[in-house]
Amino acid sequence: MCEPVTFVIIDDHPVVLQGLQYMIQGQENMEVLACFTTGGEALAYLQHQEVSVVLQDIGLPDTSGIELCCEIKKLQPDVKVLVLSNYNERSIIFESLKNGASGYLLKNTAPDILIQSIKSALEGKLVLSEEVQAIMAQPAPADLSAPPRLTRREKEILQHIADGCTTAEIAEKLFISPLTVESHRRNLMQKFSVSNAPGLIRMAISHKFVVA
Amino acid sequence: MCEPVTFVIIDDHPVVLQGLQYMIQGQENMEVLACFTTGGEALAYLQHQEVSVVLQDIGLPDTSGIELCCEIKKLQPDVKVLVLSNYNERSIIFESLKNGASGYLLKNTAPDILIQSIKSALEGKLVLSEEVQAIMAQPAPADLSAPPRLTRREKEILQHIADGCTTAEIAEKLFISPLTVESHRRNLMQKFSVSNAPGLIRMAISHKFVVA
DNA sequence: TTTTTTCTACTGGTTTTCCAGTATTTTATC
DNA sequence: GATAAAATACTGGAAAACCAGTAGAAAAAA
Repeated sequence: MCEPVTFVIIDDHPVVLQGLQYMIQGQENMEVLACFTTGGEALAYLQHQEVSVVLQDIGLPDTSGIELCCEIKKLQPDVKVLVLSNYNERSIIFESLKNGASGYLLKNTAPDILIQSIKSALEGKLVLSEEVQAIMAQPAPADLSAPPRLTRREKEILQHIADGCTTAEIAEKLFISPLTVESHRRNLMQKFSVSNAPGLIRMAISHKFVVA
Repeated sequence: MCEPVTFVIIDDHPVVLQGLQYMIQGQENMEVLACFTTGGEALAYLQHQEVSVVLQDIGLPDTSGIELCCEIKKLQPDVKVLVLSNYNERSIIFESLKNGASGYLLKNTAPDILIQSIKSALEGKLVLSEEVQAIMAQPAPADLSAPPRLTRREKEILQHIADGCTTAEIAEKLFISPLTVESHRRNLMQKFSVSNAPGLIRMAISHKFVVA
C-alpha cells in the first residue's frame, strides 16, 4: 500500500470548501489535511507541513490568489497547485500558470472531471478544462496589445478626459497651459494607437486605466 | 414532530451543490429533495413537487437566474427563494428581490449564518447578508441615473463611436448622410447628459451599452 | 387609422480636437 | 555630474465635433 495523496484546500467560500472536502474524502487514497478561507493561514500551515496537492481559489480576501500560488511553490516546489476559480479572464489564467499553477479549472467543473484532473496533475501534466482552453485560444484585442506605459501625468489627464472634460477645462484644473494638455492628449492617443478621444477612452477602460 | 423543511438546490457548480447538500442534510428537520445544475430541469421538477425553500444561483447556464426566480414564484407563491450568488452588483440584487427572492446572500457566507438565514426566511423575513446590505446602501453614480432608452439606430451609432469611427466614417458604413449621424450623435449625448464623445463612451460602457 | 416615435437630412455657425514639429525646464536615474 | 525621461509650452493649420433649430418620410404603436 502506497502513501495517500494529501490535500490542502483554500477557498473563501465555506460551501465550496465543504463540497470539495466531501468529494475528495470519498476517493480512495486521498486525504484532506486542512482547509482555509484565507491565503495567510494556508501559507503559515504549509511552512511546516508537506502536501501533495493544493486546491486554491483566485478571489481570496487577503492575498491575491496569483501571488499565493507563487508563494506556495517557493515553499514547496514539488506541490501541485490547482487553481479552481470562477474567473474566466485570460489574463488571470496566464498569470496563474506563469506563477506555477499546474492547472486551471472553472468551478462549474463536474466532480469526476475534477478528480481526473487531480490525477493528471499528479502525473506532471498541465491540466486545463476545455472551457479554459477555449478562453486561452481566443484572445480579445486588448489581450494582444500590451497596455502602454503611462506616466503619472498622463494617467491624470486620461482620467479627466474620461470624465468628459475639455482640454481647456483640464488645463484650468491642473494649472497648466491648454497647449500642454494637448501634448499629453496627443501622446496618449499615440501610445494607445487610436486616432480620437472616444477610442482612447474605450481602450483606457479595457486596459483598466479608468473605471467605467 | 413537525414536517421537515424541504429543499431544492440549483447551482451550476457541482462542488457548491455538494457542499450545500451536505450542510443542510446535517441539520435536523431539513431535507434536500433534489439538486439541479440548470434552471430548466428545476422548473420541470417544481411543476409537480412542492418544496419549502429553493436555494439558487444567479449565473445559470440556461436561464438567467433572475427570470428563474420569477418563474418559481409563479409556480409556488409560498416557496422561499434564497439567492446564493457570487455577483455583488447592485442591479442584480435589486432585480432578484423584485422578482420575488426572499433573500440574497453571497457565496462566501459562513455555514452557520446560512442556516440561520434560511430559518429567518422561513419566518417570512427578508434575508440580506451584511455585505449585500452595504452594496445596496452604496449606489454607484450609474445606478442612480436610469439608463436612457436608446433606439436601435442609436445603439448602432454608439457602437461605432466607441470603435473610434468619425462621423464621416459611420455615415459611409451605414449608407446615410453624415448630417444624420451627427443628429444621432447629438441625441445620444443629450440622452446621456454629457457634452462630448469621451464622456458618452464612458457612460455607454458603464451602462453596458458597449463592452470595454 | 391616427398618433407617436424614429430615422432621415438640412442650414449656418462656434468650439474643440487633431496633426506635425520643436524646444525648454524639471525630475528621475545611473 | 551626466543621461534619460517626463512635463511643460509653443506655432499654425486642417479636420472633426458640437450647438440650435427645423422638418419631411418611414416605421411602429395606439
